[in-house]
Amino acid sequence: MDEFQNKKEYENEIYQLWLDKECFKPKYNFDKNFSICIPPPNVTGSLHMGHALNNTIQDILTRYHRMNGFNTLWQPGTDHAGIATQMVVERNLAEKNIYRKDLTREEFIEKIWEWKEYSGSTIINQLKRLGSSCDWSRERFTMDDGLSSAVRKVFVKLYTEGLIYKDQALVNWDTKFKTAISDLEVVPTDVSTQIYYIKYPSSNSESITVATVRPETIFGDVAIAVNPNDSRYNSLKKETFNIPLTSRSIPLIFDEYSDPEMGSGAVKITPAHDFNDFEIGKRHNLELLNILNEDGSLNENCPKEFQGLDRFEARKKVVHLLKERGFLEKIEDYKTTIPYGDRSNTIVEPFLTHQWFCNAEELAKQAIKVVKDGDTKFFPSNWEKTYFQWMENIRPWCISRQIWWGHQIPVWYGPDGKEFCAETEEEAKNLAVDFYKADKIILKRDQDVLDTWFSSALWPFSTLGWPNKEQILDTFYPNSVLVTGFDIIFFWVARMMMMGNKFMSETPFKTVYVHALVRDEKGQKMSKSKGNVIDPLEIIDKYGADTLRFTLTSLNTPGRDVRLSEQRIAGYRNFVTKITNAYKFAEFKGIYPFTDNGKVNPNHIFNIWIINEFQELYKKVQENYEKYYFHEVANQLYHFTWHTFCDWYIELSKNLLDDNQFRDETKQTFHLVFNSLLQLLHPVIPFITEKLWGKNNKDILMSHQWDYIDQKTESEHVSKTKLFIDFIEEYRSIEKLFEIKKEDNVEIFSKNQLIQTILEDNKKTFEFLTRKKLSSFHKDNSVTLPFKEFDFEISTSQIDKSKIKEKLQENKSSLEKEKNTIDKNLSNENFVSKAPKDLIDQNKERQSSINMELSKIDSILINIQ
RNA sequence: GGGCGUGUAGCUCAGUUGGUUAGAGUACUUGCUCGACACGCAAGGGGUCACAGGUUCGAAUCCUGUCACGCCCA
Repeated sequence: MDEFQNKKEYENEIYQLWLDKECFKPKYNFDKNFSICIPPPNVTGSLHMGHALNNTIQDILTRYHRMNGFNTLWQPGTDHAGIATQMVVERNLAEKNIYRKDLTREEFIEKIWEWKEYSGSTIINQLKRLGSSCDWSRERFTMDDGLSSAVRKVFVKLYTEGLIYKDQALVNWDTKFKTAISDLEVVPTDVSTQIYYIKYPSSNSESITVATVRPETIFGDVAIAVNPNDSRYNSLKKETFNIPLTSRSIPLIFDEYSDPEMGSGAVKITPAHDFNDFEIGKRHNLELLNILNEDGSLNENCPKEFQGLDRFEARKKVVHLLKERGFLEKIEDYKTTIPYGDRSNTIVEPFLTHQWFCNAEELAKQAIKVVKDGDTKFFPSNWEKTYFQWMENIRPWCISRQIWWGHQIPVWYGPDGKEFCAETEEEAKNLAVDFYKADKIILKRDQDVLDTWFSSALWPFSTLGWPNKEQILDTFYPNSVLVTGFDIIFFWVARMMMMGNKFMSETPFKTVYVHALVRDEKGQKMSKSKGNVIDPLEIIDKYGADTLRFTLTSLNTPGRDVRLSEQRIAGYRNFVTKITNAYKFAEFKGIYPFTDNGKVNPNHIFNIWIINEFQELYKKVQENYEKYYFHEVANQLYHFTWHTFCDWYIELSKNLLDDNQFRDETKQTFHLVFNSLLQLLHPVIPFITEKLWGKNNKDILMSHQWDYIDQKTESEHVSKTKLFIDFIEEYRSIEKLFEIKKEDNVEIFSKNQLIQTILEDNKKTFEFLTRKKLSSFHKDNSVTLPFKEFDFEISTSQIDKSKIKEKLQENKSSLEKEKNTIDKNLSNENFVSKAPKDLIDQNKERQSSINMELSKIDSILINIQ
């Protein structure tokens, strides 16, 4: 087993080397800065394929800029992830029969910190396995002291400006966690259910029928609404209606919201339990009648026999009694959308509570403007539309959560409920003392914590030391790029844009790079329940991090999901192997260890050619790195490495390396090109490139600046090599087609003087690559095959004449087809007058060469017959 | 209902301002242990660019419509 087999071992060694040499830290000695802040993963999370893609892209960007003269920071850290973490810890404690309700808040939070200490480094270590070149000395956590003080400062400032306020409103209520959750954490789910038609009797014994999917909410009804244009109900204007199973009566109101076409045209209005009804309630000044407790059971506003019953139990009982007492007209099957909590997976209730809100509409204004002005650009740019759509219709952001894990809201209440908002309790007390003009005031702190995204929104600057003014903040804010999945544009990007622009008066990032989801090979979302999850760590163990990174990079085309299959991964593992084999060849031939002086001035056309090919690759690759076309970068590197360098240059170099005249320049050229190639490959596959680099260089590749091979390459020499390669390829095709065996004694000659010279100049290489003899003159027994400009003369009698004829006919008809289009073009006045001159010239050139080829073929065809 | 996107070889996908005969990888077929590599080498077959119109000298590419699929928002 050689040293390249055990990827896990050498990848760990290389990573340790980078750490030891402090390669990840910014150097502060350049005038160009580049920065990225990591989308902080959940502190108790573990790496999935989405992370792998996200961080591979960030690492490519970071390493690319680091190797191209930028002072570079990739700022790492983790997120405390409020509900998610609290849930995990509660579940763990429950296994030990410890329950949150039995602990004090302080004790419970203590338990979470313990868990954080225990599991928080998991994902960080996994990011390291991937090769992430973050500056770990700067690792931050959203609950750190510094970041927490940033949160308090922001809260107080927004509160003071009136942009944060407390309000009674309907929120999405999670009855399992007994907290408000955001709109974005609600998953609307299509379900098949029943709709119940309930009769509400009026005082004059006429009744009105109302349809609902939530019959238990009748206890919260405060009106029945019909459309003002619905003539059926004119006569009932002054009536009141009795809610079945209760003694309460409610009025009929008229509101455009009721659709006369739907059912009976009448709807029940329950303002405390439905978002639409809440709005109607406001318009008509209706009472807000809450019928639920925090856990989803019915409260004291319901009839005695229902109080304390869970909402679903209550529903059954209501339906049963309605039926029994004749209020139920009918039940129909019904398809509707029901909101589920994404963490609790229980049905979310619209619930009336007091919550803290942030005036997102106001903050959005500037966040919209900077994108309109181009200060922040999205890549791909079509995500800007999505961003605008969300931002322009943004609603008040409910920022309070009724859980324990998170940043507790910095608001204290006086004995009379008066709010004192301050960064510390001491300041709050001072405010209270001033206000009450009394010495001893007992304040009670608000029990709620802030939405996790509130602290994440500050991430691009809080991690750089804000509110302290540190040099690093000046240097690296705004961030150059944010790399993120589209699924959190609303959750996160929008909020960072709001807060960054508000508090730094500068947009948080110049570019937002949005990448796609990683799916399985069938295009399905990976999920544990489907069992189609590909674990990045298993892949890294099996194939190496380089392989995983290269695969994700080449599959990551902008605006398209990544479909990952293990077969594809294996293909790229082969690529990594190919590179190491190329290195082994070089070592075997004494190219390594060997020191080039960074310059060669080769004379041989093969060496000149490979330098030229490399120069072209360099330009293309750099262009594509700049354009975020990483899939193109990967594919160009793949193609050059495998097909240009390994398939051709290595083969062409073999004889030169045995040739006294060219040995040294070939070694130098090989060495230079291979080293430079390692540099271009490094951002994508950092481990193997660093390892191979280390074989022969004293410095660290990841800190090395890219070298362009700045050398003139005569196009004449380059095209000679291309002709040589083409000739061999064409010969190999012919050989196969005519079933020339390898042991057949065949000699080859070209009537084309230029080509024959190139062949003779490289006789040994030619004979090595074709396993056939090069003849220096025309032989009488030879067969002539005038393909392209090659004019093959193959001396053998073994070729079947009819086969030659067939092949020539085939070539002829394809040439004629091409000739037709060209002739048509060139005789078209419009084409000649409108097409670019280059294209016309090309056409003319091609036309004459086709004509020549055709006449050659014709003359041979005549001779064969 | 509104928005975004996708449809190209058996499969997964490139094809960035329209321009010779539409390219990769993979799978498939055939032949190869020649001194880097069988995770390999060489040669090959395979496409009505979803469909219908239009613009243009010229369309996979631009425009309109149709169909199919996916995602987001309401």
